[in-house]
Amino acid sequence: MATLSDVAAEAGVSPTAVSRYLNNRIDLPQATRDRIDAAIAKLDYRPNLLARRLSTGKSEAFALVTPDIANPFFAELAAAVERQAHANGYSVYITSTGGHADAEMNAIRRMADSHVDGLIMTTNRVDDGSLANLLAGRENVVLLDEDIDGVSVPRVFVDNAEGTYLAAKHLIAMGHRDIALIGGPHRLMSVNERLAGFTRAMDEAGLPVRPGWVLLGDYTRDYGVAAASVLLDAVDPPTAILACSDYIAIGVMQVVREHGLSIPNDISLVGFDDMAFAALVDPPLTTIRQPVAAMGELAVKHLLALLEGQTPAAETRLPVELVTRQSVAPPSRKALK
Amino acid sequence: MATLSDVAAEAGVSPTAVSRYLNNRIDLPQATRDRIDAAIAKLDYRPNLLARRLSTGKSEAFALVTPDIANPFFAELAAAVERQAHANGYSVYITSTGGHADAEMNAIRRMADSHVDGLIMTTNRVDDGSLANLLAGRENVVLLDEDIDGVSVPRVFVDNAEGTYLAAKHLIAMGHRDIALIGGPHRLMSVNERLAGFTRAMDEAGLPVRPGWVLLGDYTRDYGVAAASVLLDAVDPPTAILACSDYIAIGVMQVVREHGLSIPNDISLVGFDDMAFAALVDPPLTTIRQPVAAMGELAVKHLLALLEGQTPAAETRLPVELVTRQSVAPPSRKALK
DNA sequence: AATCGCTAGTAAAGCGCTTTACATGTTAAT
DNA sequence: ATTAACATGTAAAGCGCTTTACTAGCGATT
Repeated sequence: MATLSDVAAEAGVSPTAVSRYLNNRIDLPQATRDRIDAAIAKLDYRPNLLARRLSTGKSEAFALVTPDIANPFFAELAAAVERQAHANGYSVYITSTGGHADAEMNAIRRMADSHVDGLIMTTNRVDDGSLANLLAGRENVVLLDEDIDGVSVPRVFVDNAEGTYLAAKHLIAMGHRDIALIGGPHRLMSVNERLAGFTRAMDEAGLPVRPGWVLLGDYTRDYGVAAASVLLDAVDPPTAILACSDYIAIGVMQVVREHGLSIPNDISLVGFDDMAFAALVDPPLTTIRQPVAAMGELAVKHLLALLEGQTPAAETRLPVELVTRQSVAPPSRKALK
Repeated sequence: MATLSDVAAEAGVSPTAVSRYLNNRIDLPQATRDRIDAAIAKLDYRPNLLARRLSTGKSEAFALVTPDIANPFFAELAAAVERQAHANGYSVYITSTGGHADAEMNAIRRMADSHVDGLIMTTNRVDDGSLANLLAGRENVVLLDEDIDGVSVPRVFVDNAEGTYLAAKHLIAMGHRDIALIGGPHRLMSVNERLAGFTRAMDEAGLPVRPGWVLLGDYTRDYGVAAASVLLDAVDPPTAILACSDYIAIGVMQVVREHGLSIPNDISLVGFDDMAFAALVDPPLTTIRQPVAAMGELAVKHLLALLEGQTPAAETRLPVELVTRQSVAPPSRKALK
């Protein structure tokens, strides 16, 4: 690989001149410019980014740490982040952590060691303080999708409470009174909020939130299966289930089918996320759409703002929306007693 | 950030000693080691990877360039690559290109400029030679999933022909004779091969491959819609469709439903890929499973082998398998005439 | 004639690390 | 007593770039 000095020698100037020319920090006469350009072309010179980064302390790159890139939600988030970053001349380095604490810490450290200009952090765990600690001293961090307690950096979230509120209102409007909620991990911000939105809708309708019908565990299909089994094996199952993720909803669907019941005739179901598959399952899933692309974009914008020394909003809530498909119907006469 | 010299000063030794100690290139007495360890802990020292990489010329990182990280197929591939790379102490930098030629070239160049140790390349286009050109001089490259003509690096593919062969055999065994194939972009390796496998199965069964029933376009849902419309609007539609990707299959499903027909009663359908949603759609999709995790792992292993100066197999074909679900049934009596 | 200001650059230090080659003091062998 | 070998390090160069501070030469001004 040709180096800057090679180019300089070839063009008969000093490396300084070439460097400054390439970075638009000097005005050179046309003849000199031509010689440098010719040298670059001849030697097929490309600047060594490592060296440049070491020298300038800037990398023109962001890190995105994410629990699981194979999860379409995070994959789409990643795609949005990348798109927006590229549009602004930044690369992004994606790491997935498997949602494991050590891996998250390692990823953050490793990214810091590589001296990226900023970090977009997504997690799906509730932190025991170690993450908060690690993030505490750092600049140019933004939190996306899920909170980490005690970290005071710009945060970009979705209006979780509004989502479940809309979903529950929809179920109630269809005539349901016996509504269960299946949520993610206890104490996770999004879970708290989604529970709160659900509770508010129920309260407003004068409906009770039965403790046995609030099941908190994981945003996974497996947990959907487990929770739905509990609900459907009870003597008086709910007529509707509000699943706090589409993955949970899929699990619920499976159990409902295994019980010889049908959605939406016997049980109504609302999901959360509006993942690509939500429209494809049987029946197509009514769900709450998260503005994934907007989330990713905004996170990048905040990072860019931080780099410019600005102070973006401490917390932004992006709006969600109810997407009506075919997994919700009025409760069956039998269920209405 | 503390530097190596800071640590050295704190420990009362030379930077050389610290560096060599950290890299296990020197035997120091316990007392000295303790002093260095203490200094590192006290200053919270972490080596600057940029500097290390610039100095050693090694980055302990791979690049993975991929058309679209939001596509679950590539996302899972990426996850597998990452897992395997991490297990061997390597980071991986993922870039998605949107399947656009310029973006692919830029990504490759950019990664090269960042001096990664190796590159895993996936594409979904047929190359006009520019990619091949760009890749020609480079070492430590492996091609994954799809070929690029004229690039002589280790390649890891799936047994595409075997996949469609199995799928077609399955349909034929169920009694179908009128089978159409919807494939990806003309001239893409996987498309050629999948068509070949299909043709072989049909030939072996003495069945004709009707030109009007081989539709090549894109591996997307949209193309599935377009192609299925053509097939179903014809006077004598096929009784079975072999979709060369699950995305295509989804599009087919939609069109079949819109025509008031049912899968598998009126039309049988086989997909290709076995994406996560294949089991979730209605009806669950019979499809060809690609060993995505194995593909990612093998690509990394090949890269590691290259780095060790070994010469991995020029081309590896990973086996596919037929996953039988509920989108295939014998042709209806009517269709059998 | 001396000074100023401009053009067209350059020398050298530094980013933080690795690595080669060498140095010093001590112990063991002859 | 001398030498060799070993233990315990260190000095300095180099990775490829950027950046600060400087300079040589020239024409214009006073």
